Amino acid sequence: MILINLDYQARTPIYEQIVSTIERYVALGVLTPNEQMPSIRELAANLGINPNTVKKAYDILEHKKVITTISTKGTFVSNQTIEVLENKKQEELERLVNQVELLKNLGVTQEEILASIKEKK
Amino acid sequence: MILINLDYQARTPIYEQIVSTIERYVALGVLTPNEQMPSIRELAANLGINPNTVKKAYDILEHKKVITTISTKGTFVSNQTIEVLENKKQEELERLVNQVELLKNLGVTQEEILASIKEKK
DNA sequence: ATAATTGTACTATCACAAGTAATACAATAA
DNA sequence: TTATTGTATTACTTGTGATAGTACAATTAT
Repeated sequence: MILINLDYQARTPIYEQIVSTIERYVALGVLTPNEQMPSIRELAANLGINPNTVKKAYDILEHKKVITTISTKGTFVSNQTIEVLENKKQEELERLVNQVELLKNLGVTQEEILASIKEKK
Repeated sequence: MILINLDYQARTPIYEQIVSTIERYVALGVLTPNEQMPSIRELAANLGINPNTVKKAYDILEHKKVITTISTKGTFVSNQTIEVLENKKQEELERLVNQVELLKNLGVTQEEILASIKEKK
């Protein structure tokens, strides 16, 4: 069973938390290509949330080509997991660069930034 | 007059956008210690929003010791701007480290991470 | 003194998004 | 036949952000 930790206090809606968690699992290979996903109802019951919320997450994941849906059969992990990983990496790297930019605007030098990354290993 | 750009499409509420903008200005020294802030009503009118929204932002800023309020006199920039800057830096550095952690979990090496920071200068 | 400005406080209201609830349908598999 | 799948729709609840309006007391400027 897929392990998804939901944070109900967070600002990000839980359907987005589901999306990014599954996206990460697919990118990491925890979920393998063509593997069957839990059904909407099953995952919903498992998370203790409404099926509509899972449905919403699955719709987004399908649009992102992370999963593929075959009606009345089920939902499956895409077979383009390499692209998914690549997209995810780029997306997160961009966030990193933005954060670096923000820090520089605060007067933090590149040296300090690099240092804080290296020390926290 | 303080320049604050509001993004109404963003997920972050505008009172928070005001908070972080002013926090940044104080940290950067654009707003200097003990300087008088625009009044709640003035800033609200200037931004085309409701005074209550500005009030909410000011309340948070006061709680963070970024500004100080003297009733019937006005609102003033704190005289502890050094601490404000330091807090802000630490806060944002922590975010950076978290993002780095996330990237490593995606299989991005430290070398790739450092490279993407250095090239984007 | 008078008028304007300040922060403060409250209540009521609106708008929107997230999430829930409850069904129902058609297709497929066991 | 029965259970399970995704799909679809409608209605409702809830929380939060934001607005609107009003009022008060203290201070400052005229």
